[in-house]
Amino acid sequence: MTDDDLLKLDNQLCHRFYSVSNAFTRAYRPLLQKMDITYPQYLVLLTLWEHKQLTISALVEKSRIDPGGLTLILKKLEQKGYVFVQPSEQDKRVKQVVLTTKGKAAKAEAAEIPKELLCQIKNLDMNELQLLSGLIDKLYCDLTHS
Amino acid sequence: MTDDDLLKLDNQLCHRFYSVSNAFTRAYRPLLQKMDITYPQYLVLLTLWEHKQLTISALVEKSRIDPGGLTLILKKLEQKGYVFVQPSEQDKRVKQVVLTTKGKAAKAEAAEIPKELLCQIKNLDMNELQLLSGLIDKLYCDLTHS
DNA sequence: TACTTTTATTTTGTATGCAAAGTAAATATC
DNA sequence: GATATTTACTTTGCATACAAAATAAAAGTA
Repeated sequence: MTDDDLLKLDNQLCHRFYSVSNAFTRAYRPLLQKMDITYPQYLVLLTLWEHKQLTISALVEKSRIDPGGLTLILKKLEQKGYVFVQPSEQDKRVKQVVLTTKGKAAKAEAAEIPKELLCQIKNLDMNELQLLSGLIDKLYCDLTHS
Repeated sequence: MTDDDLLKLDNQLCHRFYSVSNAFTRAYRPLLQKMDITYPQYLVLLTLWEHKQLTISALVEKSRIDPGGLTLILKKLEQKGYVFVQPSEQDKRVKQVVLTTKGKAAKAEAAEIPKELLCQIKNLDMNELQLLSGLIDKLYCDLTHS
């Protein structure tokens, strides 16, 4: 591949991720509207539904949202009544993020969301989706040196 | 798969794209520093290096950056001397985005960037990268109904 | 124990991303 | 030919990303 080819947009894997990631955000928006949350806020709720209760740093690690952004997102989720945040007893630096009753109940409501989104993916079968996931995971490791 | 499984973070394709897309932005940052541009600004330059000159709407279509955001990005690139923007003669609504001498010259400097980034991707071989690209393209079509 | 260092989280400043409203110029319609 | 409509961009308001600096509390060290 020539230098010229290497710089073509169609050869940039990053651009594919850029396009699809943004497309996902747009695709989720209408599905999240009834819950009145944004896509990153949804990621936080997904993480909490799976782990019940987490420290902020654990939430950063699992959701892969950066710490600074997460602070704001948690404030929004707190305003909307989905979670509350409280300092730990033992270590006052650490804060626990906990689902409220509304936050827990929202899980049932959200169960339809992944299904509705999968309905939109008609070009890929289950095998391809799994293959895709595996490849992306390997790529993520490379990019984060983890 | 149960409703519970469907809501697990590890089963969200969107989250994989979210993680990797942001990781790409972070990975590119140090490589773009000497050119003093951000990652979206780099996408615009890539598009222009390939097509020499484009209208804003053509740039929106190819770069997949939204129109509102692109307006700002072009202002930045203009300030930095990489491009200039001029209304068309025939149709004053249409604006042409053109590379400056500095903008054209930057292409040679940027030729190393894709190589440096590919060096970081050790877990995937060329076949897997192509496979990955193809799968993502199919997904993009689904998500945008295009 | 006083001082230094580490750890957990927040704040700050800059740059998008997105939807929706706004503007201005070209086109279509009557 | 005046008005309605479409088209190409820009502006606005809100919500992240991200790096780097700032805070505050816990741990380590002399």
